[in-house]
Amino acid sequence: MDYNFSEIETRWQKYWQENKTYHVNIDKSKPKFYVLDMFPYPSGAGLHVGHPLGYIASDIYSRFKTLTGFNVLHPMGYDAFGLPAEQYAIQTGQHPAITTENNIKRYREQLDKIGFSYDWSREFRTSNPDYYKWTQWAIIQMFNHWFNNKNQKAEPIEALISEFEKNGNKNIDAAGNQEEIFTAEQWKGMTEKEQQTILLNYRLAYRANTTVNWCPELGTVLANDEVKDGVSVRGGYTVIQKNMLQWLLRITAYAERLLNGLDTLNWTDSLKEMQRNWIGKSEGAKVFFDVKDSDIKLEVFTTRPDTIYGATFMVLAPESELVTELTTKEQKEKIQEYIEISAKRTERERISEVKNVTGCFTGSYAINPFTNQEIPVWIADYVLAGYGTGVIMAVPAHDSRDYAFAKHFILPIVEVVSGGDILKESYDAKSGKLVNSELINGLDVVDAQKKILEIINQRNLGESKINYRLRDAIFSRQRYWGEPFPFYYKDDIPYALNINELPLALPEIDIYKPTEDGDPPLGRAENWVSSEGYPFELSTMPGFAGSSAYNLRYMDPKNNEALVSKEANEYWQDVDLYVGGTEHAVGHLIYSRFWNKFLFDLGYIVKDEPFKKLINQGMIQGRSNFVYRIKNTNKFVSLALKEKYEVTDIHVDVNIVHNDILDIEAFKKWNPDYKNAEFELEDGKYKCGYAVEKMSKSMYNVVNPDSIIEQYGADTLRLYEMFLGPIEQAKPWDTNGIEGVHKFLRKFWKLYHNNENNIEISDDKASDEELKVLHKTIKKVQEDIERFSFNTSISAFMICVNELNGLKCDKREILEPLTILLSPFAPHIAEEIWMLMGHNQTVTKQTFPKLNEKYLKEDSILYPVSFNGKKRFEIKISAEASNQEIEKLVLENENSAKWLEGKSPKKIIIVPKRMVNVVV
RNA sequence: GCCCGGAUGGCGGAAUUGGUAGACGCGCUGGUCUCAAAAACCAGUUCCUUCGGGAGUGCCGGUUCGAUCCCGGCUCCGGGUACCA
Repeated sequence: MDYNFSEIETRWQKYWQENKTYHVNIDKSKPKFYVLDMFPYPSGAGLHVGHPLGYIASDIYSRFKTLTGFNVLHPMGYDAFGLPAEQYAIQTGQHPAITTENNIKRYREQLDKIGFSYDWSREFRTSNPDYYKWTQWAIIQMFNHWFNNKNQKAEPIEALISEFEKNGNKNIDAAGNQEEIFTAEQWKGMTEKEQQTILLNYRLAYRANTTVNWCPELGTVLANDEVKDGVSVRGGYTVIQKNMLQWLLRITAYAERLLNGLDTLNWTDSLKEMQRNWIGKSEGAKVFFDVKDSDIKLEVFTTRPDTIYGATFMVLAPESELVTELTTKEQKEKIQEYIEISAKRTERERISEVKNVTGCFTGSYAINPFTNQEIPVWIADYVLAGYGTGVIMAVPAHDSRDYAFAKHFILPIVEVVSGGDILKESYDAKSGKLVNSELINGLDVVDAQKKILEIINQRNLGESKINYRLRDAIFSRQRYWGEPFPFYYKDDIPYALNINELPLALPEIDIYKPTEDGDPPLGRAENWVSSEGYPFELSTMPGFAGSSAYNLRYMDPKNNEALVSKEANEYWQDVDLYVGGTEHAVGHLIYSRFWNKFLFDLGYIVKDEPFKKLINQGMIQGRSNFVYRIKNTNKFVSLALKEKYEVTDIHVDVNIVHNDILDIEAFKKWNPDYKNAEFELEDGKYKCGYAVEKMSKSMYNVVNPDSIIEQYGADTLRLYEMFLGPIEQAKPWDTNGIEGVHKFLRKFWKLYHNNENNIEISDDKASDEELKVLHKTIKKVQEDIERFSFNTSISAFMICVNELNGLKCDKREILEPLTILLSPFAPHIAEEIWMLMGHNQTVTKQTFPKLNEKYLKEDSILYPVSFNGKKRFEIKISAEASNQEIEKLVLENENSAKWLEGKSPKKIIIVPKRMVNVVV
């Protein structure tokens, strides 16, 4: 073999490791550049070809940045806590730590074979106490801080307490759920428990009641994807929505800063838009509605106070606390029934099933403060307790959901904004003139909103208010395999551990299930109490806990005194390039922004936005292959012949199919059932069908990078993954086509070698033509790397090698820069050739070739000539020609006469150096 | 349902700012070399065609001298939807 990739790759991977080629340290003589991949959850299935897609892209970029003079931080680690390992533990009794460790080993072996430039000395995993100590530390900090709305910043809870002692809470404007005002005297007169209860309303980590998916039969809380169609995926038991006291993070305090920060980020507009929508800022009003024959006031939030004259009924969320009080004797049974039904529906079902209108009348009436009419109060599960106030004023004429509800239950619909046809559908648009609205008739929507808000304020009916869709993050999970909370309970009030007591290590338990009383698994731990004997929290933290500040830890991963030292943080600052999947668009990327902003407020870090630039790699889908078995036989027919028979489609392992042709011998060995199978072929081959599906074991379409590397080498895998298409686009994995990039690498190798496979380089001066090929490639490759268009840079390399081959180029002046140019993409072959060319220093630390535009100059341009926008012929014109000259040459050209058909051109459009269009 | 993407030859894709649609690669067809095969190399390859040309970037319509690109209306597919990671 000419190009012995396996020998080359093993040698250089060993060299890089032994020489610590990719270790980085703070080096103030160079500018820093931080490239981060979203670290993987090490699943039992191992790494498949989808994982490395983003890693290869970021690796190319890191290597490119190193070659252009940056000190590049490029680390990797593992997001090691999670549900799958725990589920496996429940089934097998195997400790999640052991399965996780095994999975990580496998991941590491697979990653190492791809030749990444990670600084592995910085590796950590979130499940290691040395790391989660800092996750616990951060939570204690959140517990010990509150958010001051006045300066939009987190501040110590001690300062708040001393303010309470001086002036009570009347001067405090805090994010939180404390509404009652108290004086300093009242505060001082409170018991410890009363004070602590109030403080929880301010703390950034606090406890509150939230609904969870509770499965009584399994005695546990279930994740959303463990629930399908109202029953548990495991076992198919009924799941209900149940209230439970949970830890939350007051992320809503940061809503405004999370929103404004987006403007400073170099992320795609679509991703920022998703975050904006997730935060969901809406300006409107809160308005109180009296209830007839009752002291209850219903507080609603509305973005359309201008439509208040059209509010013909009220709707409460079924779980609202006011429901019991508002329900009349006559309606009690029906309401009870409705609440039970809606408790079985998940939130998602409630929002998405718009066609299925349900609800129930409470029997009570509210008073519309503007029309003074009695309007019925209903409950319906399209209103969510967690959004706004959990109560809405329904304006059926101008809200489509209210409209459907009113039509279904035959409630009055009153038009208050003209412009639509409310007999047919609701008119939701925010334009038109107000009608049927005494005080604001004739105004347009914007003015009407202003005016009505003034009146609402004057009459003390409410006030203008900004509402966010963003909710506080529920931060506890009734699970084992996560970070323990550093909190203990005294008289049911949570207290934080001292920092010097961290980490609070996850205790051992015998079975990974909830206890018989329905407590989380940690309820099984022995002596799960503080040093003073107070019980610890039994929940653990969720998946996003460990990934919210890991970007900081890589800067200083071994530090036992701090999450990150000041020195390291000041040097590395923030992530310059973050690469990961779009599935994290609103989860992880919001939480980590919040977390970093919080640490910034406390002065621990210098940047309040963690990720400057973000690239989302698209998902790699599987490409499944099928064979067709004639029913009730063991005979398989090729694709084109399957219509002749009644056949069953059977998934076949894609690893024994090449270009859709089945390897029959391998197929017989693959499954003993097919050992004696018969085949009906077309053209002597068995052709398989295919489909693009999710990459999964059950569809036999999982392709591991290892098998590709064994067959073609890591450099081929790297190039091929990049060659598949734009990094951001989802695409199916199809090994067909890998030959192309492999062939390219062999041609590249041959360019430097003679027929005896010995390196042969000439020191002669390169020709202009050769230099042009080189510099054209430098230009294209550099531009493409900078805009993350790796697929097109690879085709540029292919064109370059083909052209140099055509020129029989063997000049050092060309081939040395070309080696450096290719090294970010295919580092192993580049190192090997660099060494063979007589260097004893690694190619990874060289300087990226510099473009010289002078070699690219063109004397003449081949202009396409169009008539009425349709290209008819091409004409070669000097690059210096003026527009008049071009026009003249085009019209004089023999081909033009035919298209002019004797007419004179109406207009001639000339785009210099690009094209000519003649309008006839 | 709602939010965000995507759709271009037989296949993956290219066209960077509204300016030659199909670069590059796979596959396929034909050829050279060979006893033969593999490899390598060369040529062709969007579709239709009366060989003049015509049509063509998911569908329908619009703006423009000119639209894969901009605008309006759809269809289908993917991601997210707050306890998968």
